[in-house]
Amino acid sequence: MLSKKTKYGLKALTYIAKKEGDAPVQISEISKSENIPQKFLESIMLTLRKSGFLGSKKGKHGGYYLRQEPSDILMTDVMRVLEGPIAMVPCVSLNYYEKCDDCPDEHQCSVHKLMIQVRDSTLKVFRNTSLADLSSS
Amino acid sequence: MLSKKTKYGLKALTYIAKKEGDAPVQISEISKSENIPQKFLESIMLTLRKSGFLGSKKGKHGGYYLRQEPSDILMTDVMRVLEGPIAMVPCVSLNYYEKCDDCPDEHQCSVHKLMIQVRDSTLKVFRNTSLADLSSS
DNA sequence: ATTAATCCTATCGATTTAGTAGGAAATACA
DNA sequence: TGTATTTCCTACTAAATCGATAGGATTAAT
Repeated sequence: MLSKKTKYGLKALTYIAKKEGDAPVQISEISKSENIPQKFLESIMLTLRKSGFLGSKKGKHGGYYLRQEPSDILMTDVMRVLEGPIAMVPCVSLNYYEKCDDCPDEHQCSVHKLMIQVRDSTLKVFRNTSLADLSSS
Repeated sequence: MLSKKTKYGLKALTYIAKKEGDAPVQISEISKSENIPQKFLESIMLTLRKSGFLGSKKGKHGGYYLRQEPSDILMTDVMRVLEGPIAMVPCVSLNYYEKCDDCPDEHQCSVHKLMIQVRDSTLKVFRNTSLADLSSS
């Protein structure tokens, strides 16, 4: 399941990308427009800023803005920050690899092979999709 | 994340498929061979039996056996039973569709579009993989 | 009878999820 | 200078889910 955090985060990024202005966008505006609990969104925006996707400005007329072109923001990166590893099991994760407790040899594990396929097909989608794609339409 | 339940369930099915005999396979045997807690596996086998993948025989020399040929057991079906919906959001689920609270119009939702792509690519893998594929090698 | 197996219900501790609360710090503007 | 507005930060919490475990009932073979 996709977490609400990720879903809200993606919607917020899309909202900002669609605006296409220089002026920072406020949490309150996004929250109202996208039906996202404001306080929850606040913490999500913080995550997105700390991971480099967003810049922020405090105080009156402050808010958040994109730090890269939407076409340069790939879903692989956004998903990893918001949702965590793309792989469904740590033993096939490219970025967060971990051995399974129960597997003596993962190359003989049937689940392993299946999950590599799932990982690769999902990765293909995320690598081929940028924020620009999400916000166009 | 793939749940342990699903992982163990897949391993157990693979184990039984590899045996290729008529004799039922016992939980204790699978549990030892695959390093799965026996009591936990017990409840998983029950699920797999109730959903029709496995048949069982009680008492001495009892155990579990496949009710279909491995090549007829598709990952789409196994995954749905063990892990639940394949889609990452209910609003793109083929079998468990549900509208999102926050979306006025899902056809304009950027997350929706992305998740349809992920669902389709994952589905493609699961539809193309049977238990026979998992157990060969 | 005894043993060996599945069947069934209930419970439990840990973790994760989806928030909420409350205030500090910075900024714009009158 | 003061006030309103915004992000920033830490901590907390209720509910759900996960990964089991416990204990016994039922069924079948020998």
